[in-house]
Amino acid sequence: MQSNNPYFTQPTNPYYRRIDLPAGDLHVFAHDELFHAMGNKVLEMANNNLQIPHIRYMSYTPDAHVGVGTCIGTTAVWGAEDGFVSPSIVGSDIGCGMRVHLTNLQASELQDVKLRRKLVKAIEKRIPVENHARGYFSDIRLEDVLRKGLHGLPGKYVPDAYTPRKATSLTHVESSRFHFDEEALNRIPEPVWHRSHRQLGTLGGGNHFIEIQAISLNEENRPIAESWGLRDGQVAIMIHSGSRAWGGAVNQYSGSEVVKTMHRLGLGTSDPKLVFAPLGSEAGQTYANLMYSALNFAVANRHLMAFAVRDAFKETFGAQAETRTLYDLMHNYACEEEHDGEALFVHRKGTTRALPAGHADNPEPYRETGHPALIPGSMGTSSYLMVGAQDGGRNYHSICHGAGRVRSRNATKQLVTVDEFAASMRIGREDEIVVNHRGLEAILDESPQAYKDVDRIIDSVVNARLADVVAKCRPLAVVKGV
DNA sequence: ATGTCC
Repeated sequence: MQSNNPYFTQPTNPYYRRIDLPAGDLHVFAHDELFHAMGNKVLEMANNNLQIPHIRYMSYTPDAHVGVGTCIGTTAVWGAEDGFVSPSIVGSDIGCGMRVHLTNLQASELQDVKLRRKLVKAIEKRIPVENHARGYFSDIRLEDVLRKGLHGLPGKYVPDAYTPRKATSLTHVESSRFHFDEEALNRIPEPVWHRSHRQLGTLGGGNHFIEIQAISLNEENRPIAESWGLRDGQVAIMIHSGSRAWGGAVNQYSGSEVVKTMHRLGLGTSDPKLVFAPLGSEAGQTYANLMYSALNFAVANRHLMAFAVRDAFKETFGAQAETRTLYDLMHNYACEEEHDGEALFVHRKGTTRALPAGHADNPEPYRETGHPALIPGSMGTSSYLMVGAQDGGRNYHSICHGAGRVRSRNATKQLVTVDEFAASMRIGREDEIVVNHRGLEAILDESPQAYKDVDRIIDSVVNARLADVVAKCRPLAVVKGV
């Protein structure tokens, strides 16, 4: 196949290529066809990102697509000593990520469409999805959440046997707590504190969702699945959300200082939307500190929503309904990690860390198998539970974060009809994927036609030997915001 | 993504 990009070379492996861009090397983990579908703009963006000083590594996952300043699907690595931090690479929704809970229900128990509707209503009663709506967790101190993450929540929101055993990992639910210089919190003005406090326990819009799913195991990895507590036909809960208004304010109130620092140091690229500062500079430190507060917010917020969904399950299916935590991990963040004994500063923008079996950074309950890597599909299509492969170290243990958009929100609204969307959700059939919105036009820009085929993305991740499929999760019902 | 133009 002929390519129109000037850096095209025939790869020896159809699932990986190294591209020798003027500013440095870009590593692409995607099947040829997916790579060619990305277009040249993603290469221009990579070339800009590679101009940030001291960058050691940059790659794209197969779901990579154009974002602001940096593509979604980017892994970018610096040394911790002479590194840079880039708000543009972390992205606008700091701490955005996934959470999965396992229930003791089987999908056959949700066969009645009326029961799925009842469950969706019970979730909506506890998690407002409208824009500007306030959450139901006013007894929580925002400052505690920002400073301590999950550890800042009152004990009643962390029920016994709700989270896995104690473990040490930044992204593990139980120990999720990002330490930072709390002085930086004073940068955020009072109205944002007020708004963010009200937003605790709210979902947000765009691609955020709460989905009820049915699990099917990949036979090859059945032992891993079973050790994680997965069963065929088991009902799971998947939550996708981020740091809401707080993360946006972090970007807003630390961004101008980052830009000033760039100017002072004479740094920049042809893209004014690509901003960065030395990790050791005052602006870099301020941004990093505030970014960590947003990570704390995002993890605690997903936890609170999971707590609310747990209540909804108990109301719908009785007190014996269980919803234990499988895992929670982010796909928009930057933090220090050790790779091959060296301290590095790793950015992931729309990429998911997937550690393999035996890796020391796995939380203890997942040390032997590798931790679950949670990959959402598009609405109406399956999501995946993955586990990192040993070869994943080639990409700093980063894999995709989902299907990846294939057309813009506006283009989707032009192209896709409500009827086509309804058909893909099987609306009106006994096996319909129940959606909380009665009028699908409100979320038409999130229809599956807006996204790449997640199965092909997963195929690339598996064949690039970054991760393996442990289970596939078929949607039964979905709650979307606006 | 975002109180998406208080």
